[in-house]
Amino acid sequence: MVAGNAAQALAQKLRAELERHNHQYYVLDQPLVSDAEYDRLFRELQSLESEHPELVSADSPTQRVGGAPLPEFEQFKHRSPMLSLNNAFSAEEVMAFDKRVCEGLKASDIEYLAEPKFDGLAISLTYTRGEFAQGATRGDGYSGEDVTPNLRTVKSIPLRLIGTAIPGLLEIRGEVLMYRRDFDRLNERQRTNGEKEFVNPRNAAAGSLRQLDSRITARRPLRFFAYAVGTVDGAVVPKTHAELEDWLEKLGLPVCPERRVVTGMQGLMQYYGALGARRPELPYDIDGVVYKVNSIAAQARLGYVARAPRFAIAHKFPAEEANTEVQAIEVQVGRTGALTPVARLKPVFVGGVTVTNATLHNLDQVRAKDVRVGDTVVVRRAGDVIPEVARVLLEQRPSGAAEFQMPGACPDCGAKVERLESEAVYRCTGGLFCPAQRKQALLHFASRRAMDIEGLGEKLVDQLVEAGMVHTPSDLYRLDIADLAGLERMADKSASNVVAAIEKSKRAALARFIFALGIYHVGEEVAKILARHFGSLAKLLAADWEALIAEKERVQKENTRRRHKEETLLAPILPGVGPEIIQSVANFLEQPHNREVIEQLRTSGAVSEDEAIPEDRPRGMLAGKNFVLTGTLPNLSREEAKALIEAQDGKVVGSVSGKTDYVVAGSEAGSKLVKAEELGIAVLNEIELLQLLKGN
DNA sequence: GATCCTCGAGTTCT
DNA sequence: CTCGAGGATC
Repeated sequence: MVAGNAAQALAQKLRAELERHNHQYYVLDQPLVSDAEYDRLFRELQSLESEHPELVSADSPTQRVGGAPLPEFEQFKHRSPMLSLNNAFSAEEVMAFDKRVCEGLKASDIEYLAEPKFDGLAISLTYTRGEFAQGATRGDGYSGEDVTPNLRTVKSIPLRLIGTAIPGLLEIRGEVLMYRRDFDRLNERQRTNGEKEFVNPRNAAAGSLRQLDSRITARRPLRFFAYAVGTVDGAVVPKTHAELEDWLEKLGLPVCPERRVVTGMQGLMQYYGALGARRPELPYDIDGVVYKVNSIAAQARLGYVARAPRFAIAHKFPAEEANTEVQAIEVQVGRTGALTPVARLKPVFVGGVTVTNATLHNLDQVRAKDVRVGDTVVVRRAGDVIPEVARVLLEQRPSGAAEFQMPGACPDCGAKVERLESEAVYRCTGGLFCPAQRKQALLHFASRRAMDIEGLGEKLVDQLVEAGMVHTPSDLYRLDIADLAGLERMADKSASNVVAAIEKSKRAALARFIFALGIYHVGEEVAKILARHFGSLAKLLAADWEALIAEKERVQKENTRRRHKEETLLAPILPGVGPEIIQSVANFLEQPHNREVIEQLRTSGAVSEDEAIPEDRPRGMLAGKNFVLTGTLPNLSREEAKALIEAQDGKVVGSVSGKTDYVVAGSEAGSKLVKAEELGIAVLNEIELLQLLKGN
């Protein structure tokens, strides 16, 4: 056994040496010693530490193996927000960005730092007096999850900064990612161990970083690149972003070697082209390049718009495309009988996932793109998620490939297929005799926003309809445990759960019930308007629709007249519900079959008979305000946020327009945030929304 | 009649 | 999320 003092000195020496090799290997990519030699040093330190447990320190390389699992992650509030970047998808958008920068700085030929936009996870690392103290995910930009134990296992993250002039507090921003070759090896290992493979390096990195057991993370080959600084205390900050990154490198942090200082629009485009061409040779995935105004002082002058800096932009590469074969074009039947052609594709890996289906929307679309069975097509997964067939490679079309024909009869029930003059879609006329429509109608009836019957999913509905046990929604309320227990994957436990869920759905609010009926043109919103207007199912069933249309028109005309004279307007009747919708509701209720189903549902107690009509309660403070939600909020679900806003009489709508008052943005917000910024609409995060709801 | 705004419906994959 | 169509407004 080595004596105390000598042991300490030796441990320190070994640690310094191991960290130096880590740095050489993971940061500089220039190993000085063989793997075997590294292992020997590592084991020597390990045995020394086990003999002298008092020598173990948090920054020892042996501590990178991970510790016991956490119950859950703690929230980590960022000292300064981790903003996202605006995206540019074309040279024009980059040009517009460069122009704005030039105007903002009253200068031309701006110097930029250009670097790859990694396809990984943004994180923040805090070093206090040079020692790695805390690491967190980006989250919504304001607070993320504290994943310190996991990040401690990432070998390219130094546990201690090197060099002189180490700041007292340094918060670094960067990206955790996985090299493609490491990803391949990891998947190979997963395969041999019979474990689930990851779809792409990004998902593998994300999954690894969010492990509650850091010992698992330690076995995952994660890497890190630093590219920005959040907060610094006690050090002189460089004058340019390029120097800042050089400085980070000197502190021992891995910084991307592809970074370059370029000048003006021409420099940006040159870099974009050059890096795009080298994309396949890079060891990691990138989805574009990032341009930042190089001068830090100029960055500060340009400042921020809403959630994104004005001095930087991400220039995305075009959506990844891949070629594959159309094996079949099938036709799906929707709830309303709409026939949707879907291309069944030979599985192809594009944009990070395997695509096997792509909707072709309707016959016009199929004809416009001229997609035929046997064709080789280009599949694209654009900025969003849903794959599409971009175009057909006509030169590869096999001879004799026939043009797609919409079937004359429904593939599910054989009823005639029709197309209304005014519509693009073809529909099955089988109505509820068509099993496909019946299944969809039942699923809609049970769906969360309608009657909210948990456990009544596709599998179960399929079986119930095929077995002839359920024809209409009213049949659901006659099911008992014994009926269900005979079905596949339905033991007593699940059966009683479903029966309980059906029971629980009873006495639903009128609006939900109306929506659940699945009347054409009557969605959630219209159902609410109808429920509010009639107040009870009895009154809805007794409505005189012709009189209603006449009355509605009268009020509308009267209001046009009054508007000209600037007199006070009459309350409009059923605003947002016009003749088409009224006609559709009237048609539905006219059918004896539908009335019968409604009567049965009523008898089963599915719908609340006398709804408490909300009296003229004081209007909430958000009355008249329009909200749009986008992205994922850290704590609230979309539904919760919507409910909170509506409780104050605010309105949540789907798309951003000039009438929108607030856009509430979470992480991974999409085009709606971009549009909000274009229109100069106030953007809130979750915290700001909650404050607004509290009345600030 | 034109234009803007909303709502409804359909869709993919993990 | 996107498209298409209905409804409101000028």
